[in-house]
Amino acid sequence: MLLLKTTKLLPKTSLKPRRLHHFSPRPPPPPPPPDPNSITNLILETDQQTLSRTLHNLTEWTPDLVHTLLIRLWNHGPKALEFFNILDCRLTYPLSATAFDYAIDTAARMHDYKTLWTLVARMGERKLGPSPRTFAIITERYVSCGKSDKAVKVFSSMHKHGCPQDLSSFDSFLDVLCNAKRVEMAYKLLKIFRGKFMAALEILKEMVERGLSPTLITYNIMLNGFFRVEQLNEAWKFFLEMKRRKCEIDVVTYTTMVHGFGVKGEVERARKVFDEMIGAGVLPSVATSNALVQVLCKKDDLENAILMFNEMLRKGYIPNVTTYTVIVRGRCNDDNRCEANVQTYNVIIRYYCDAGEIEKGLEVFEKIGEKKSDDLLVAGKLLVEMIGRGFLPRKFIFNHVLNGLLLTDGMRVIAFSFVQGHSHHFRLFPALGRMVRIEILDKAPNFGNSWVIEQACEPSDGRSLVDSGIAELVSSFLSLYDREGVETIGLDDAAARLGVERRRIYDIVNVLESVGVLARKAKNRYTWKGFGAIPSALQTLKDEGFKNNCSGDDGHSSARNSDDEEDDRYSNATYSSQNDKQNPDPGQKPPGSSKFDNRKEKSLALLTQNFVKLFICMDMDMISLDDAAKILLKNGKDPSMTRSKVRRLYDIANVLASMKFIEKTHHPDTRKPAFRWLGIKGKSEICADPMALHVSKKRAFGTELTNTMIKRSKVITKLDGDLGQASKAQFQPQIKCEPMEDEVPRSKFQVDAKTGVKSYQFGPFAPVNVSTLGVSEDNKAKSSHNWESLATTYRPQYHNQALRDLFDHYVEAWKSWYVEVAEKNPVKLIS
DNA sequence: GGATCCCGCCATGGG
DNA sequence: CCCATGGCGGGATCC
Repeated sequence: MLLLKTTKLLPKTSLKPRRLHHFSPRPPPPPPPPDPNSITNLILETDQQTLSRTLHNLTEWTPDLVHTLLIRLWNHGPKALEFFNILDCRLTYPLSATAFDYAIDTAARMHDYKTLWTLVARMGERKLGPSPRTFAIITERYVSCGKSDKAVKVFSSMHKHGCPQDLSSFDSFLDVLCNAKRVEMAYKLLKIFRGKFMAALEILKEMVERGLSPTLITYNIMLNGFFRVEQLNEAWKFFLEMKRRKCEIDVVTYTTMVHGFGVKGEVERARKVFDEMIGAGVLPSVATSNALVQVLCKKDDLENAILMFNEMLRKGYIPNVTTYTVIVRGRCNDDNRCEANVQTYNVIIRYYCDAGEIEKGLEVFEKIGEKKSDDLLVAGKLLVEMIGRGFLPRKFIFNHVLNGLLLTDGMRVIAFSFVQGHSHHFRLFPALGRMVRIEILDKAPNFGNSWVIEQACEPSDGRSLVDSGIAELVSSFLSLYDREGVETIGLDDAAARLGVERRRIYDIVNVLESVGVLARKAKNRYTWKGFGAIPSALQTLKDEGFKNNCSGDDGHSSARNSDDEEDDRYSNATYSSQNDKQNPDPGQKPPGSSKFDNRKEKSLALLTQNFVKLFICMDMDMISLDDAAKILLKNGKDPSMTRSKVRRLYDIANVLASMKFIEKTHHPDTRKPAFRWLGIKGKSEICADPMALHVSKKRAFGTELTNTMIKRSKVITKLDGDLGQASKAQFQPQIKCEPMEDEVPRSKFQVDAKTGVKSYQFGPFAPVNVSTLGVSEDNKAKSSHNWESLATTYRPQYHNQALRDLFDHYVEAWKSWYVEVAEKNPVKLIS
């Protein structure tokens, strides 16, 4: 089963299945090679149960190996915890304190605090801690998600967990507090923070009084704190005090000063400190350069900032995310009304992503007003990576970006293959004609029932992925609107979404309306009543039919024999009068109906109702459209009239058929095509149970049957053409419709929006060591292929040489970063 | 050749 | 008058 699944997910050429095969728990169990890479992949691709068993067969666990694996699973929080738990619970291997720290951090990043504290407790049971380091991690995580209060509490209660509050733990905590990244909301948070900082100062004082002597680190953090609370003079005094006390002032101190004064506009003092630093023979760090660049940007001196940046590069400093952020920020004076080249934003977005803050990157993306397709490409790639790493974005972002992708020529194929490659996150609805409906299966609180529906047709050349027809359209239409939250339907909207002309929509809504699914509200507006409204609508039709039959009848108690009158039996006065124009019938025409006489009616709707009545009022089980037309036209003598009616009936029948009201068969005797009434039995049962409705409704209309399956294969075939290797098998597992709540721990898909604790954090430049731990070559080449080409394709047009260089640099960084990610997490895209 | 139904012109009438 | 609506049939396409 494992093999089967994997095979489906991966293109034929992949080596994965073979490797997994190697690991499969069959007798005799082969000795597992201690290759972190393979194990990582194994963990990522194996379901929990199987994994548990498989890991049992691996014996040679070392702390190093475990740590390596945990680091590699850094961006796969749920999997990392799963892995950790298996090791912790099922194996006798004793996990290290560091491993626990990793796990705790992972839980924290997923905001799964319950797990977090469980882990802390377990750590205590095993006499492994928690250590100050553990608490540094926890407090930082709390702070970084805005729960500073909680962080302070946690820090204060350290000793209760058996962890002494020593100076270095205080340093860590202080650092955490000072680094709460809320620059944008600085002012608002300033007061709160000032209180915290002061509280921290108090704690420090106490600690000093208790005989602990602060180190330079503490001083630096404090200094930073003064700047954070905008007490520049205090900072300056503090700095002087440090010098007076003969502190070995280091690069961090200087940088803090340069930065602190610089960003507050005190460029002169910043420069002074910088000069002093050079004079003292202290070598500037990247951070120092960043500070300077930022200061220059602040002065609207972008050119110099860029020069400074280049200077940095020349001197061998490696820019980090801050550098880019600073430069990019420098290009916009106003964060909200930023007119920077959108591509510039890509830099910052990219870097957020590298730092593990993909969600944040996408947020930045959101801020950009107009998005062109190029930018969507970037966003789409982010999205792909993000989900590939196991984090689902919030609904809004997801819909926004994926919709955009599907509407963008170049990205459609990528978006599709992506969705296919991550079928466990989505459900692709079959038989949607030009439409593809994609539902996010997971229902974690943050993204709710996300779903996406978009056009899959090619707007440019007009060629759609699928033959469109009324039946397809209806499927699409129903998919589009048969869901929670749909109240009204705009005709233009429907037409646009379905990619068809307005005229087609009228046909659909008219039929749907006559069976109660829709109700016309105003011009251009229909109200979605839902399938639940069908039974009563049909009942009404039935009553109506019988009533007319019995009371209005001139004596024919049996409907069957009066072919030439059926029409009126099953229609209202309006319809009669219309027909009267064609088939004058003095006996039936009420004179008072003249106000309708010349009015066109929704004959399609009426025809639908009458057609339905044929089934529900009479015991007509099966009827050919020809016959139906004749019946409904009374004495269908006029052949041209009949022809026209038959045409309409085809339209209607198609709609009803795609709703499973009727199905097309052949008459048992004549072998002529005919339609059989399927009725609403199944549907009304479903509707009887309101709970079942939710789940089953979609099943009823989305997952059955053959007719649509055939059509669906057309989609796939077309996609195959586009995607090259898209496998039909990949579509299969998605047909099942399973509610996910119970299977998926909510934390599993929580978005990780925060950076790592400093000690773990690695940006694009850092993890070279990680990336060199090999992976199969073809895998690497394969998965990076797409991205490299994209990176080169979407090179922005910078007019400024410096920026161009910057971008080139960025592209390089990105490439190497991508290769690394690809190794850790082979993307199952089709290239 | 008959079944099917896509397509869109254009009449109509509501607003 | 505008334009939303939808009747209607030519004729392409499928079988």
